[in-house]
Amino acid sequence: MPRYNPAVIEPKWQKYWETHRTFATPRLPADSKLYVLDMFPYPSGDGLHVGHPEGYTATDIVCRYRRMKGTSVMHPMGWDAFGLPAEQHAKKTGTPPRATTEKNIANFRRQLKMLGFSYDWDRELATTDPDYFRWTQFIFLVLYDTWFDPAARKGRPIAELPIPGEVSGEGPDAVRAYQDDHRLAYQLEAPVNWCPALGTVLANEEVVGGLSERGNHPVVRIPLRQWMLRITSYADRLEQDLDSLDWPESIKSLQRNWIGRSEGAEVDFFIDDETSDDGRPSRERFTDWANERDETGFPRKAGPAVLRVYTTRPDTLFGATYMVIAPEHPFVRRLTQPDQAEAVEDYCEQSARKSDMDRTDLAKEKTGVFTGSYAINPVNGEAIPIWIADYVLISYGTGAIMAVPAHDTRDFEFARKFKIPIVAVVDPGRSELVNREDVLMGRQCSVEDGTAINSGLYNGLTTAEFKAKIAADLSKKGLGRKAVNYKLRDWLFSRQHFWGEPFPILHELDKSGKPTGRLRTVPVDQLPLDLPKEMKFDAAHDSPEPPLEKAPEDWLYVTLDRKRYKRETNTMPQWAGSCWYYLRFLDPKNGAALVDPAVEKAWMPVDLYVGGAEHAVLHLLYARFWHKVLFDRGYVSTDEPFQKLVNQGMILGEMEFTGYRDAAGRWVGADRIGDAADGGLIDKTSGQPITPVKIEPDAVEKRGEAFVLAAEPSVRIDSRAYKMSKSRGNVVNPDQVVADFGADSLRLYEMFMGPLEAVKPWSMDGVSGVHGFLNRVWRMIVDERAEEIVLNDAVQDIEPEDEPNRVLHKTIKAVTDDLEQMAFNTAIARMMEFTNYFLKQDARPRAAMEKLVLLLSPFAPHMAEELWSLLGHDKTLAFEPWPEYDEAAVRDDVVEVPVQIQGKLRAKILVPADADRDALVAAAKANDRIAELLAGKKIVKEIVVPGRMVNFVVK
RNA sequence: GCCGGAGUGGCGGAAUGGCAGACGCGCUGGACUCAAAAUCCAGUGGGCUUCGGUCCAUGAGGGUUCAAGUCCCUCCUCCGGUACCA
Repeated sequence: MPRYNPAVIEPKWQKYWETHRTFATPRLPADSKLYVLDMFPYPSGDGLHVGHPEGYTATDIVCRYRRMKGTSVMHPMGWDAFGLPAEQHAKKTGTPPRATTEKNIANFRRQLKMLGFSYDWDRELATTDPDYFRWTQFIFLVLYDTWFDPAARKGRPIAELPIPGEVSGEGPDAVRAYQDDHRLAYQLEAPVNWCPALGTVLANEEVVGGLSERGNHPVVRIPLRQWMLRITSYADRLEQDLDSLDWPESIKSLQRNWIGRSEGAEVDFFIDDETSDDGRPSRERFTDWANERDETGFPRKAGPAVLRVYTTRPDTLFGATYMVIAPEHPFVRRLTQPDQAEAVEDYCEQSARKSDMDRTDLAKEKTGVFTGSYAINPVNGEAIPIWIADYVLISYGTGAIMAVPAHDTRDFEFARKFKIPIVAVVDPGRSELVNREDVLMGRQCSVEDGTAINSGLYNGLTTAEFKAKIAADLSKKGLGRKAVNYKLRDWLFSRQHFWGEPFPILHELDKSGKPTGRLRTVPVDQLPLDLPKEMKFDAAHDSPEPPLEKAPEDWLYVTLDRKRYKRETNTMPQWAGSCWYYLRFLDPKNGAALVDPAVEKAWMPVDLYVGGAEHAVLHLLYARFWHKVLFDRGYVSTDEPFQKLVNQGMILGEMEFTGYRDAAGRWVGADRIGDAADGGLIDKTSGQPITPVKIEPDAVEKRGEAFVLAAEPSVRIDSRAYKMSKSRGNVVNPDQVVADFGADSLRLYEMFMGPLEAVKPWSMDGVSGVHGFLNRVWRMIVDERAEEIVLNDAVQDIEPEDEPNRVLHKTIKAVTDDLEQMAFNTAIARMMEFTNYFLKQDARPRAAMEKLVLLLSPFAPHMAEELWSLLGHDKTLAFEPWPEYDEAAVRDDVVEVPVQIQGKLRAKILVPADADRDALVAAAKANDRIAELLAGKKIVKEIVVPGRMVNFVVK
């Protein structure tokens, strides 16, 4: 077998690593440590696609490199194995989800092992293992047992929650309710996305534009008892602590955006708690109220006499010409005057029926209805009408706003439509964005900062000054206060699925079997709480209640201390298991704790976390949230889990050319194609429907900026690579690539395609290109013509001459530097250059070949091990010291330096590498061509960068 | 709309402000072969060229600089995220 044959050497070395436990990681790091983590995959039935090994190869290279540098490396792999597909498969076929899951895991494991990753497989775990989710349940109980202390800005045990006197006076049930109100895990009637067609409830992220992400079925919102996690308590810390992380700025900004912190003020508008016939609060009572507020200050909870709003622009208070409350606002009924009752009821019912999609669809056209009531603006005592409109969301701020149409685009649209007065209170001054006259006249909306007008004593202040002053004034008078709001909502943590972690929660039942509302947690020593083994799976449910409602009675009902309980039947979302798996990897078999604190302290935080950008927000935010709670409660030693994050770019399918034809089969240029309303394509000029046609690459040529049909150059063609998908048929299967080229070629190609973070199209020709490189490395060292694997005659025990030595050391330096920066594509290019050079040499110093094999080993470990053993070594190279380069050997004796005149390249000269300014100028002037061009000119300036370039500026 | 990211040969891509296009693919020509594959050698951004060169060229336009793919301003296109968050 003299030829490079990955089909033989790859399994051979995989077996070697496995039997020698080469990559088993010690319990504690020896000296320096590195924790490198891949986002573990969901083991789908489709198996691995080529996107997975991209990140996995990158981390594997880093790990193998750092092991050779003497670092203790933690590099585990596991399975994010709960998930809806296995459950839906069960509904279709009756196969239990666990069986499907185990089968899929086995396939994924086989595929990953086939790629030669240096995971410590002893640490493998799946989120579906009872031994694992035992601790997921445990962490839920920690969340349940924690309240957030705003003063200390941290989570504390619920037992430490101070109970106000008036609550404790009401008895134990009131105390319990008060505690439940403060727990990080709490229950809520919340609308769920019920999809009748799928017979299941979907998570918000599974609903796209009002339709299910899978299958595009309609989704309706109905209320259901849910578990929520109070992630909003941690919003501030989640935002601020981003600063300390070595993450891509784009991901940080995505998270900041998602958290959506805004600063403003809460202001109370008087509405009176007694109704009047005309819907207007009484003047006297307003004055009394204001006087009272002046003494008592701003209360924590808004009473019934006021409508509390949140605004980021308290400086526009004088411009508030109406108020809006959300249709779900608790005051809707109260504020509705009898003659408006019917209209209000209709409107609220309508908007309740609207799905998210409808609300989005109608985003352009504002709707609303007048309540008939008025509120009094605290700054000027004016009564302004209160409207109901669904452009105000109940879930943000206080669910009510003061509307300032002159300075808010949404309010402006609404005011225009309903003919509400528009009063400008900010003079934008001279602005390019708006017409000042129009703004002052209320004909145009301006959200810019400026100078206050129409604002009484505040006139003339800048927006910033005004904001500061009014906040202080309102606060002094007890009418308002500074406030911070977040777009982030609490996390809806329950799912109406079978295949997820059961909650360790029991609902107490009364004698008649009805829930009393009292909860009890499953004792920690009784965890894990496994799913019922015997379950029938219906094809679909006809109601959104959780499947576990149909669990066997002996699972569902529990008697403890002579009380009867029913188990919680919701299960946890898939995110739960992935929120803390990085901790369990450190101590996967620990039966006494989720992780041994000594082990946790030694290995955490994760030093490098690599995964797809699709998890930029949810997974990474949820995991950080849990981690902070665990940190507050003393289970972990760091306040952030993932120090450095890298997102690998998506791998697209091969480049495709697409032409377009109309119904008659005539070609239509790509520049004329537009999207039709029904999702199809149309000819923008004629409106005719268009069919896309795939074009073979040889039928295409480039004309100027665009691609055209070679046979018909007037027809423009689209050229782009598409996301891999089954429906498009452009999915590349790693099994096939490995069968055709070997794992080392696949790994190498994935890294050679381009920068890790970039989105890049796949190319089979590219795989074959790096395969050719590996063949050349093989031939550089192995005698291909021999019967046995023996060294190439050119490989000799000789001292390298100057030039080969320089090539070697430059390669070591370049590859090492590139690895430090995770610039794998250029590292590979440098090894290609090395190979191209040494293939031309008849004598190849054995030492140089050995160094190259070591450099190559993180990238193509199987071939490297094979060559290493051929070069006479009897153990794995995984722990051989990483080659060092000699600074002196890297330096060139003679360098070629460009000589420019007026910044234009005119000649190149060869000079000693250490030539100084004068020597360089002299050498440049001595050049025939330069001398000729300089003749008769006056040199104004000589710019010299030693070793780099010379530039003459002449007149 | 808003927030990110990106536009460099036929393609993937490379370039601490200092020789644009490293490396690979593809293509062209040649060697080997009866032939093909594989392999090897040479060439390969475009225009003009007396083959010495020379001009143009990193999405478009402007600017800073001796020097700009790289820095600044304006704009265009594509990709990703997000969307009534007051």
